[in-house]
Amino acid sequence: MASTSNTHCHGFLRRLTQRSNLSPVEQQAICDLPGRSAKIRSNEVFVHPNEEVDHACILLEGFAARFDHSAEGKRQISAIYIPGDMPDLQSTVLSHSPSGLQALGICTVLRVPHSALRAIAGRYPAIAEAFWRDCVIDASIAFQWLLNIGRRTASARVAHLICEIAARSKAVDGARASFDFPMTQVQIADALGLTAIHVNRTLRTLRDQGLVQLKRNKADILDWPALAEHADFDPAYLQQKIGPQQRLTLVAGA
Amino acid sequence: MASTSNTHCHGFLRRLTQRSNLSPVEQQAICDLPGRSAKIRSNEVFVHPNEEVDHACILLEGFAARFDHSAEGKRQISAIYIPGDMPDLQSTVLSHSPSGLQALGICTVLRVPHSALRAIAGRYPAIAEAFWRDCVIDASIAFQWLLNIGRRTASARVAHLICEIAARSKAVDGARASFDFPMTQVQIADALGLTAIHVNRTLRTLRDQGLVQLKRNKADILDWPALAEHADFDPAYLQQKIGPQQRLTLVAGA
DNA sequence: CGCATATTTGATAGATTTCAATTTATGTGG
DNA sequence: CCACATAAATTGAAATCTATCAAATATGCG
Repeated sequence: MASTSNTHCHGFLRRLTQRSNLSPVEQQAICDLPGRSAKIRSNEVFVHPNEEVDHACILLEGFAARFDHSAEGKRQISAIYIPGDMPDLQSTVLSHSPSGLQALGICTVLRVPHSALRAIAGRYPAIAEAFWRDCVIDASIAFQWLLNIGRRTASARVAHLICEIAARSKAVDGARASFDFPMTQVQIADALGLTAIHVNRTLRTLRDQGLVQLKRNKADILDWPALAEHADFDPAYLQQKIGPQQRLTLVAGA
Repeated sequence: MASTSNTHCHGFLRRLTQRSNLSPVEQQAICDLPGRSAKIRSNEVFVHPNEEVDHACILLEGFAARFDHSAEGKRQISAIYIPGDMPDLQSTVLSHSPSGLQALGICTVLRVPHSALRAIAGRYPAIAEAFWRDCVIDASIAFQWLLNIGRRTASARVAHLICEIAARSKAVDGARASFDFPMTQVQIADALGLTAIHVNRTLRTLRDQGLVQLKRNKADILDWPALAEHADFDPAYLQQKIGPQQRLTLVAGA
């Protein structure tokens, strides 16, 4: 269960190094992270709300979602995770999370013990900082979702969600884009505070407008500039660029 | 500008030690944090959206809010901060935040240089961890807000916001509670994805139901159990209890 | 006292939900 | 490869909540 990780951690390492500068040694430490992989069925809950966990998950394949339930049983999805993400990295410092995690389609995760994460975070301050920063970016996305759900129309909300996943998937290249998007309309509705019926109608409108088309677990963006404009989408909050010189360590000169 | 901090940091230290176990030395390091205090006028923006900052703020007095704007100029408040909070602690690892910060009433903040925060985080892993954890709890609150805005009625949303501030202010003691709540109806609306008019009508209903009453920058909770029930409020996400033995350090045995 | 801000009220329009039903995909076993 | 079962997508009509527009009243502050 040790060194298959070189393959497994690749996506996660890429996510980290997108925003944090890590030395080769530190990168190796990430790759050497132990863990057991598991296949999750569609819609299966793999971290229950309020469950206490001793490990965190790296998402290797498929999409997952953070979710909560209201007393009336209504579901709200509060984050979408794509391969390479670590949906519950935050459990490393807060093992008791009110939200749960579930698979959106079929997905596979690598369960990494907290002890291992804490060990490398303690040994390499730059890794601790990278983990911290990653959690902060997750929060930043949540704040943008609040703007999306609180203040935008249904149509803009749907468009914005698609834009975000496109950008995070690095799928945009020119005016068109096509990428994995294995969310059902019910799941999209739960992510956007809408009903599935309304999402359905909204999606048809977006298609009729020549902006975007969803089919069979794929999204086809037909006109990226127009869609981004319609969605009021500004990718800055995703923090996907990092200046090469801004290697930051907790101890300024160490 | 150095050691007035013993007083200034008191609230912040209390917030940290509520969720993280810090040794006396570490606590002293927090109290020794340098900083300049500043008075902020009502509604003044003290951290602009997308501004790059070299310091973070401890909120000493008054309420502040994190906010964003949509392209149409609509405002969404995505977090409320009360005295003792550090609204932009996350800027220590991500100096470029898409959200802005503004005062809700008059407030005073202590601006602490990132360099000082990074220095003590580097020197004391337990402090780095406490900072990380604090950011994670902020995110946890944001996730609950998504549930609130996405899936609850206007009335439950308003009630939930009031419950949250009551709990964070440690104001609840029995069935009744009274505490500072310097938010206007416009601000409440912006925090909940509603219009001020609707908030006004909702507040009147809540008052008529004998649940809660807002007046002159104060909130009076008339029937806490009923209000919490109506709001579907469960304080678990605020993580305000910590077991005495769960002192966690990044390096397991260090 | 008077201005600026905040709250309150009324009437109307509109977006979204709810309820009910149908059609279309998708996957699995025979 | 087809039939079946299940999940997902689609459509329609009516109900409801919330927003919008417009105006009046309170409240706080200098």
